[in-house]
Amino acid sequence: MPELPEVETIRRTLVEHVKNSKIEEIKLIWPGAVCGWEDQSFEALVTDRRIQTIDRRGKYLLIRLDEDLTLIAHMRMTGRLNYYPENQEPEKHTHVVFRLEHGEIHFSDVRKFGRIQAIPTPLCISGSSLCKLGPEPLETEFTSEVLRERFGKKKLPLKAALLDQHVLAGLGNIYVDESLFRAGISPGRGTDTLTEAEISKLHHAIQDVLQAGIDAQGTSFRDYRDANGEKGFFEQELQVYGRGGKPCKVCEQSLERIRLAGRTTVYCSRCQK
DNA sequence: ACTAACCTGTAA
DNA sequence: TTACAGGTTAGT
Repeated sequence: MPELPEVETIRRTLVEHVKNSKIEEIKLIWPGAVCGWEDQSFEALVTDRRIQTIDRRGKYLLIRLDEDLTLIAHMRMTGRLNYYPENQEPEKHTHVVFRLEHGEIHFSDVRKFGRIQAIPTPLCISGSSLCKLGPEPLETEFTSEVLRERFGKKKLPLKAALLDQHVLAGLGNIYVDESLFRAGISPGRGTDTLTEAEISKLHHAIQDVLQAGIDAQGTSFRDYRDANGEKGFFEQELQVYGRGGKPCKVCEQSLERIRLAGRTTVYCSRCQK
């Protein structure tokens, strides 16, 4: 489900409820959803620690606990983190319940792809999946030059390169297609074929569309909900994702729907060159 | 660089 | 019944 704008929205809606709250109890309904550190169980590591704050890196949520422990959470396709102010009966696909001083966090995931890992905070930088991630697209250090640098000497279709989290962190199938449409560039173009002007346009489009996604609290095309169970409303602003065969909102030509880098890809062959 | 695998649900 | 789904990884 969630790409950068959705994860950022979950972060914002969750942190306001749980900041400075102590985790009093963990209920592991499906233990496969979590992993601990070395020989310590997840419950032992996490119980009785206070949530300091929640950060985000790409599509990862970083729940910062006392004494330098971080919970690295990834929702994959259908994961959710829900906050409830009162005790709540777990739903069918809830795998972990964090009982707090006030309220509960429920981690649920229909497809069981999502994971929460407990790891000492210093190891997040060197010893976790985070360490190989590309730059954060909304930070000021991410410039057009950095994007060109990240493409490097690779000769990949843009679609594949932009989906690669090592190139740039946070884009997924929705926001790659939307970025390329807004930049007017075809998803099959090779990373080595772009002019400086096109890279600049793409860089701008990526930042623009991600910010717009956050402003709209994400895209609830199917399952996505924030920590309060609310939908985002960016779906109405989607130009191409999920609109294969429908008319382009700019030129009215029927949108192409192809398979590229193993993913369904929608674009306008007239607006995108 | 592509495919299968991980899972379940929904729609065609 | 089959295809497909917002992601990532480990295999060819």
